[in-house]
Amino acid sequence: MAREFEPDIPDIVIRRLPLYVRTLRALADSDVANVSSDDLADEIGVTAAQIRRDLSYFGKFGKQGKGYDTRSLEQAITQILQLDREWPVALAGFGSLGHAIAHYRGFGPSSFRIAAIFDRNPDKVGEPLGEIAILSDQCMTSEIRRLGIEIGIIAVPAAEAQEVANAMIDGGVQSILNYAPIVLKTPPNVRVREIDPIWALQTMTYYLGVGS
Amino acid sequence: MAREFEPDIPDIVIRRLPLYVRTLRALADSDVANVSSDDLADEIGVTAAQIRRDLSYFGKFGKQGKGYDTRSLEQAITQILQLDREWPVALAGFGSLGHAIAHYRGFGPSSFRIAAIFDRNPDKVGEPLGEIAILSDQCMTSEIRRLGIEIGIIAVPAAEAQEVANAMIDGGVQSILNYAPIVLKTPPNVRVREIDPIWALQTMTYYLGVGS
DNA sequence: GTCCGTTCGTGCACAAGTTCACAAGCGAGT
DNA sequence: ACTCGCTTGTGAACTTGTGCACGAACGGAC
Ligand SMILES: NC(=O)c1ccc[n+]([C@@H]2O[C@H](COP(=O)([O-])OP(=O)(O)OC[C@H]3O[C@@H](n4cnc5c(N)ncnc54)[C@H](O)[C@@H]3O)[C@@H](O)[C@H]2O)c1
Ligand SMILES: NC(=O)c1ccc[n+]([C@@H]2O[C@H](COP(=O)([O-])OP(=O)(O)OC[C@H]3O[C@@H](n4cnc5c(N)ncnc54)[C@H](O)[C@@H]3O)[C@@H](O)[C@H]2O)c1
Repeated sequence: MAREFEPDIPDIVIRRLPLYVRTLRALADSDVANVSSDDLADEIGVTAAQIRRDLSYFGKFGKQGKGYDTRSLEQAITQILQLDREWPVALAGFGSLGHAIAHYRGFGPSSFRIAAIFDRNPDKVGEPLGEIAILSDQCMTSEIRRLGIEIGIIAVPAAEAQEVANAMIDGGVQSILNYAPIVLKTPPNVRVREIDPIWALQTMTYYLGVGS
Repeated sequence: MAREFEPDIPDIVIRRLPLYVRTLRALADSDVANVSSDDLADEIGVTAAQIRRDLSYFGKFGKQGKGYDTRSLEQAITQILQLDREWPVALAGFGSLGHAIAHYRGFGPSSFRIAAIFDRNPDKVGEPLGEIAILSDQCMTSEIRRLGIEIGIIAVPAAEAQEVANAMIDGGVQSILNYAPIVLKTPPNVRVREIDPIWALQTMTYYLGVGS
């Protein structure tokens, strides 16, 4: 795979790529066949130079005087991000948040499928949901390993989150989406992204109330 | 207010502060009275130098040889971030996500209170929820202005999000927490933070599947 | 009172990330 | 075939952010 020969790509670039994919997809769906870095930059809210620099880490995708072919650039980035396949995901915690995640229909159209759900509460274990059933957290490591799952979502209380993360990592998980408001301690090969609305709000109050 | 004399603080520093507050609060609750930048750094997963540098933007909070007083540092940062008060928040969209947000009990203990909820669907308008009722999106701008709300949460479909953001901003909102998968166009004095689990997952697949 | 281990706050050097600016390439029009 | 307007890809300059390393300060031990 080509990716192995491009080892030094900054993480911050990788984080922007999904935004490019999303925007290009929207443009392509609106029958916009070509787009310049300038137009794309306007749409996304970054500079044109940044888009060109980001893409240059992976190759040459544009044509001078013309811009980029919307659909083929979208597909190129999709491939770079390995979004051209479906990833099975393990969900830990089937409380109110876990419930919402399991029913969220945004995963379907994207490249992710909830393939296993775990909860510690015996009342919830066994409950069927679509094609799968809720399993005991006891099985987490072995079931994740059996299914070859590499992505985990943590939706348990903060006090349990580290323990759950450890079990997932033991099973082979390398990417964790963490909804619990706690910093997980993980080995360097495991990547964690936080989803924390309170944190997000707390980063904005600083700026409030000064100007009118 | 002292803040007006510290104009050049990088946003990335502000984004870390809530993490410090959260961690200091947990330590104080465990009756840890003092903490060094080294210990705190371990807990949070950043370097000690970074913590000291971040804090130095705002003043001197530590004692040499001793470290920081856990509780008073927590309170100092809480004050810097203006989290020592309660902020009323407007929620737009009372679908499945909006429902989950409105019932999420994490806002209570923090500095935020859902003070108004808006939905376009006439069936939902009027429905009572705790102390408040769902209002029509027609009233959004005026009601937000009337209540002096400066923070908005967007939980409507992507196609409606920009329009809703505009209405909020017209009412005086300066901070938006956006759950819709779209880049909002806002004036420079308005700050937006994205909550998008799919995006977060898409930034991690790049790294998967190479090493075992 | 002095010593000594600890830890802060910060000047400075380095690293990372962004933007500028321009040569080169493309294609449409004549 | 040539010109011309447009846009890419990228070296180089610049900006921003991080980490090191050390003087200064604190407090406990003796
Ligand atoms: N509800 C929200 O909108 C929201 C938003 C952001 C973050 N969060 C965070 O997400 C977490 C969960 O929130 P919630 O509202 O769903 O709580 P909840 O109490 O409704 O659900 C937690 C679930 O996790 C299960 N659980 C506990 N320990 C477990 C373990 N070791 N293994 C497997 N399952 C286990 C429990 O049985 C329960 O079903 C919390 O940390 C919360 O702060 C929630
Ligand atoms: N459900 C999730 O877990 C989740 C997670 C992340 C992001 N999102 C995103 O959040 C958004 C909402 O998701 P959902 O599942 O709640 O959808 P939903 O269809 O259940 O709810 C949308 C609600 O918004 C209301 N609405 C529509 N236009 C409006 C307007 N102009 N003003 C006020 N209200 C309006 C609708 O009446 C409806 O009640 C979507 O953009 C989705 O992609 C959802």
